Amino acid sequence: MVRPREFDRTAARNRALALFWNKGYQAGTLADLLDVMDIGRSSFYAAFGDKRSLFIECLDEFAARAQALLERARREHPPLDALRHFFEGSATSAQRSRAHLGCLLINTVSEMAGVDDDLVSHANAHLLELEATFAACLREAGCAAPRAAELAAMLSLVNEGVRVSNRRRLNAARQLAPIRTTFELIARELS
Amino acid sequence: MVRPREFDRTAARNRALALFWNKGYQAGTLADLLDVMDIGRSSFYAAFGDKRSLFIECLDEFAARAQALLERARREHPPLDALRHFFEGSATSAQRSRAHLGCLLINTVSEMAGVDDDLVSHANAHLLELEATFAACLREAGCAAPRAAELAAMLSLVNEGVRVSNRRRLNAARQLAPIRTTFELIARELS
DNA sequence: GTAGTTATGTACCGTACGATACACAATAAG
DNA sequence: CTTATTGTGTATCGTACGGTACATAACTAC
Repeated sequence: MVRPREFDRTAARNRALALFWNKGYQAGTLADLLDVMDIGRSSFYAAFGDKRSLFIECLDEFAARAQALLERARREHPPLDALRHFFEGSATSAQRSRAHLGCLLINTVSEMAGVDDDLVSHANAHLLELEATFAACLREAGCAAPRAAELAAMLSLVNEGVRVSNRRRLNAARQLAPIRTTFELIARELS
Repeated sequence: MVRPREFDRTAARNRALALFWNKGYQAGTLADLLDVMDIGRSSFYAAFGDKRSLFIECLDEFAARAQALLERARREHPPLDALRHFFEGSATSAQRSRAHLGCLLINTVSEMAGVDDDLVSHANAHLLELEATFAACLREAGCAAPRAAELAAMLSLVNEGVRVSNRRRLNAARQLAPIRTTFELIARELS
């Protein structure tokens, strides 16, 4: 097996993810990708197939990261606090890094609906998985299954709003306030 | 003054608006535009300058329509009901027409952030104007000014969530439920 | 060393983009 | 009818896109 000097595939993909997260699918051109990934065209096509396949990989990676963040919070906090931390984290980390990237999945829905609906339903599927985890947390917090589904849908909507507000560069307070009030409501209902 | 057969400028612009609303700025190519507007290239550039200028016109028109819808609701209903009708209308009309377009301003924020920030801040300004009208409604409903601003920000966030859910083709109930609960909360606070 | 294999660098391809140039058609004035 | 004026149709431009072909470089096995 011959192995000339290789690049780190996942590191390159992660840098591609950062680019797509910032500029979206269409505006993240191949030249941009090769630049941030610091690889040549041949390596790119050999390793990732094409731009669209790489983008799907990035969607999957993004979703996996979000799920991992939430799972980690679940291990460290009681279920409802875990959810709140997850939501607040999306607002505060964005503020801290001064990046205003929103959520790649939500950005993709907004950008690609009506253009590439397969990409949209792919992103949508990940959003639904995340919502299922929200519901699982709520059930673990003592919420009956049907109500947990309703509240999880509500949380998804708040998430969408927060992420768009984030991309609008609105200040952190505006993002945090609705998160807090939503969780106050849920906590009151469950007590 | 010589006037060869002319096309209806605003009608053409409105058809362009429909295209941008569906496919976004980048994917709405000039060929698409000329097709739906049913005009030639020369007429296009003579009447609208270029694609970007036309898009800004469409943003302005979209914002004007939204404001007009809200103002009309204000004339026909007490202030809080007017707001609720405006929000519910954005969900139900989208459902009725089977179009899943979301909100052009919000779509633009998601699509163009990191690509054309001037376009984003233009869209953002219109969203803030709309929010200011929300606040005006709330004050008219008896809300103190500072609290009205807070609640208007909350409504903006719900609006963002609803519009994204709409573009995700989620069912109407999911869009309507959070609207109702939000307005129940506001109504309870004001009573 | 040499041969063989595999990843990389780069020239190139066809296409589609937004925009312009310019000839033509349609009207009004004389 | 002629001329002037102005909007429209179309050929064309330069550029940038995503993707491919192919030569080159790096390494192992021998």
